[in-house]
Amino acid sequence: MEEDTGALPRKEDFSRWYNEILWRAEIMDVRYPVKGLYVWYPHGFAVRKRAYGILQSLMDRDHAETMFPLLIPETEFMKEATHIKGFEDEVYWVTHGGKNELEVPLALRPTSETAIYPMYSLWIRSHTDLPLKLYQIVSTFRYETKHTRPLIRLREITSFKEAHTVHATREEAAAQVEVALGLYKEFYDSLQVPVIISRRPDWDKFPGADYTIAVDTIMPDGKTLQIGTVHMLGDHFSRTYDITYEDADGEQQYAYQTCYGISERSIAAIISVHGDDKGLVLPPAVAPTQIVIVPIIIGKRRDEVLSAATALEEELKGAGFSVRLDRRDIRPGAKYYHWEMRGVPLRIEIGPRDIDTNTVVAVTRDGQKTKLDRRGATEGIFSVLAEFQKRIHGTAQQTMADRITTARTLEETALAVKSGVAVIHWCGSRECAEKIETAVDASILGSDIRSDQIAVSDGPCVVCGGEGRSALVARTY
RNA sequence: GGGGCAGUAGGGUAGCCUGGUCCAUCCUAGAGCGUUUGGGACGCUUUGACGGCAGUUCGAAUCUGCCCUGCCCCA
Repeated sequence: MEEDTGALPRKEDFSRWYNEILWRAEIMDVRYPVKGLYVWYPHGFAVRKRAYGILQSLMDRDHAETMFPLLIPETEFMKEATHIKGFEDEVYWVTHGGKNELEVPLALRPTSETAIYPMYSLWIRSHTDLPLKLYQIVSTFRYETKHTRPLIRLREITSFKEAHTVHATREEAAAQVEVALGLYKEFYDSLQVPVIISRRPDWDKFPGADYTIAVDTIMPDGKTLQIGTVHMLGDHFSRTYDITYEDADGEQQYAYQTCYGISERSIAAIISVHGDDKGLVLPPAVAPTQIVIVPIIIGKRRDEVLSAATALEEELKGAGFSVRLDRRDIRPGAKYYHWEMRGVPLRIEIGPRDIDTNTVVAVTRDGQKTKLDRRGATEGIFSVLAEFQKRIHGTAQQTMADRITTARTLEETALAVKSGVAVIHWCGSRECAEKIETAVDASILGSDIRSDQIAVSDGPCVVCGGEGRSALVARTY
């Protein structure tokens, strides 16, 4: 189950690096015998658990958690025409119960609108029932025909956090879209994952939405990864599913809705954005082990070193850190490699020399070595970890900035998307978008860009020369 | 959607064309014992596989068909 030794492929060879790090760092096992379904190793799941703990605490501020069924009757699923069209080719159907064919086939949810909204129709009677803000974390299923990839393109999305809100007015719903984007920004900030927010082109929005605003990050190979979406549903679904409320004047009104989601792609982003040639680099907030203590055991002073290490372990646990003392009977170097692969943010070495000088050696995952006074070790570690967190944030920001290029022509765009994201001026028309996409072999990601790394401006469309605004072009996952 | 390559023990490979002494082999893998220990220690012993189903055959890792899974390239 573990493979500690031998070099990881270089991160520049991202595809191979990604495939290998997943199992070497014990995130996912891809050997499950069904295409597109993968197994979480306990270590990977522990990372997921911490990341989703953060996400849940953000959601719990102003949403209630819930759980709807996995199976959706065909009769409900088929009600919203646009929505069905977007998903019909990728729905798994349950058609039999034992040997009997079901009268009404049941869909495995590809997303839960059609499961949740019929119930919303029953629950919502009056304006006093609004706003309603619920979320759930569930598995969803999509029969992907393209190449599946662990954590990125799955047939079972095992960690879909989806929120569904209902509001009295369009304005309120639109405001909720902004609140959701704020939460997602905060979530990725806490993971030190830089993101770009933009509005998807009309033809690329969620099936059944008025508009979709997406959160993307840039992967090491320059392709973008969509790691969150927020949809303004308007009253499309409320008209279909009859979600109405009685307003203060006693009139029946259709409600306005939003939905927004984040999946385990967020974990793929953590791995890909921070990882290096030695393995994972985990932000302290999601690291299952934040500190590993490696005792440097020399024959005669074995017991002395171990008891000093144990005392430190207890002290750090008491301070709230997740700590592991590695007592295995192997050489220290082997332990360093082991924990570096798994992304442990801080390693503490304690040996006879440290005991004699009353110090410990602290080494962060990005290689900064600090000698700490043993007495103030806990405070020292707090600040060393805080600095580490700042550094990986800065590095990630810088890496992303380096992959964003402003392009004025199609030629410049084509060049820019080879290594990252191009920022162009685009008039917004579908015709020009298609010309751009064909010419540069990439997609229009979105417009109405929000990013502290991109200055938005007006300018002539790169195709037609007409009035345009900043838009993103990229190769996407 | 189209095309290509591949699947042999935990990992990496050979064998396949030309069916049979094949008890295959290597490892930074697992188990055990001993000596070691400030950046991947060493010795000895040992464990363990031919992706699945069918077919051809006296005999299949090897030939045939179908399926499953993975990776890469193109739309």
